[in-house]
Amino acid sequence: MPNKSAPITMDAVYTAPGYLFRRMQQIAVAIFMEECRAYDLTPVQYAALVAIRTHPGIDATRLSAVIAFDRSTLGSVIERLLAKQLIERKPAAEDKRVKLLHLTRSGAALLRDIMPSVNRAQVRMLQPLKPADRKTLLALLTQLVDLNNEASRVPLRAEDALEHFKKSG
Amino acid sequence: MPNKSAPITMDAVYTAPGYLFRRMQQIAVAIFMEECRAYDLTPVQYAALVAIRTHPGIDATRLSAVIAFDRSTLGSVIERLLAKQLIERKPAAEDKRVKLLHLTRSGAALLRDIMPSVNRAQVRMLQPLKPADRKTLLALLTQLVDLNNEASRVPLRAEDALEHFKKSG
DNA sequence: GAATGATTGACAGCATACTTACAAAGTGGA
DNA sequence: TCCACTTTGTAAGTATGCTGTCAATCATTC
Repeated sequence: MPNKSAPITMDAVYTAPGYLFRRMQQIAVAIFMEECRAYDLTPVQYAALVAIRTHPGIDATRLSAVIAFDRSTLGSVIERLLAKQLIERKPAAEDKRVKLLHLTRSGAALLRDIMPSVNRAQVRMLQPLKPADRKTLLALLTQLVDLNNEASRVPLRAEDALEHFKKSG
Repeated sequence: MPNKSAPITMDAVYTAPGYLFRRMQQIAVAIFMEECRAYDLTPVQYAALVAIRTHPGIDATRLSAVIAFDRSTLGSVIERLLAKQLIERKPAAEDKRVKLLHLTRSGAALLRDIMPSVNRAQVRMLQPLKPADRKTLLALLTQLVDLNNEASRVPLRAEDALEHFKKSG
């Protein structure tokens, strides 16, 4: 006989890819924050620091493209990194609009120190899966993110797209 | 010779599971919003509506457990759904603290109407993958989210955990 | 070299997503 | 019954993540 008290289930939500992606992101952030608590750094702030270390003297707009991060939001992220004195911002000589970003000494040190915690967090996220499954999941996700790049509002423009930014082209 | 101008790459970010999860969530939301633009409904609001339809008369705290959604955040989500007159909130007779949630007629209608768009969005998210790979990814993600449930700040407490909420226990 | 259009950073506004704190209301035990 | 504890909703505060708009600046084109 039909169960009248619960004719509809939550399956439409629980089995939807979108729900699983949101949930996984939620879990990933929680694990990152737990492992990196001592450093008071968020996942996004970490990504920004790595990008600035990789591209010293990058400006905010290009930085947003390198970490696929909205330009508006990035403003406040940069402000927080400035307030914590992990980066510094200097006006560019050639273009009065842009402000160039560099790691401070303490920013570079923090980035070095936090790496073990970050790595632990990344390992923990996939820990419950069998090693072979971890590889499979990462491969499929990498592929999917890449193929869906243009679908996002802030497509990733990796290093290739920054050639004109490099003076030593 | 070593490339002194870019000694460090972004690989530490791009290949990290956490980055891929964030990116995929970003893409999933963008696709959802694009497909559902006509209905002015966010992914979270959609999930909340489905949960309220599945559990008529649920309260905010239990709702947050059913969709693994932070209790504080849920407050503002409910307010927006109330403002759009998609749900209504009535004080419970037995417990003066709780407020029971129900879909309005227009909320139920919206939920019916939006389903095709939601389904299109879910399909689009995985579209770039081969059909077999879609199944594999979904299976692994489901498994991982389930096994990592307790790692998140707001673990999912699905229907099973709501037995005491049902009067017809 | 002046008009035009694009780029850059800043800001306002909306919507998650989390933390802590708190008051009101309920529950159980001494 | 009174007290401790919990539960519920709410609020304040921080941090993404997006939409717009805007002024200043630069690059281009005529």
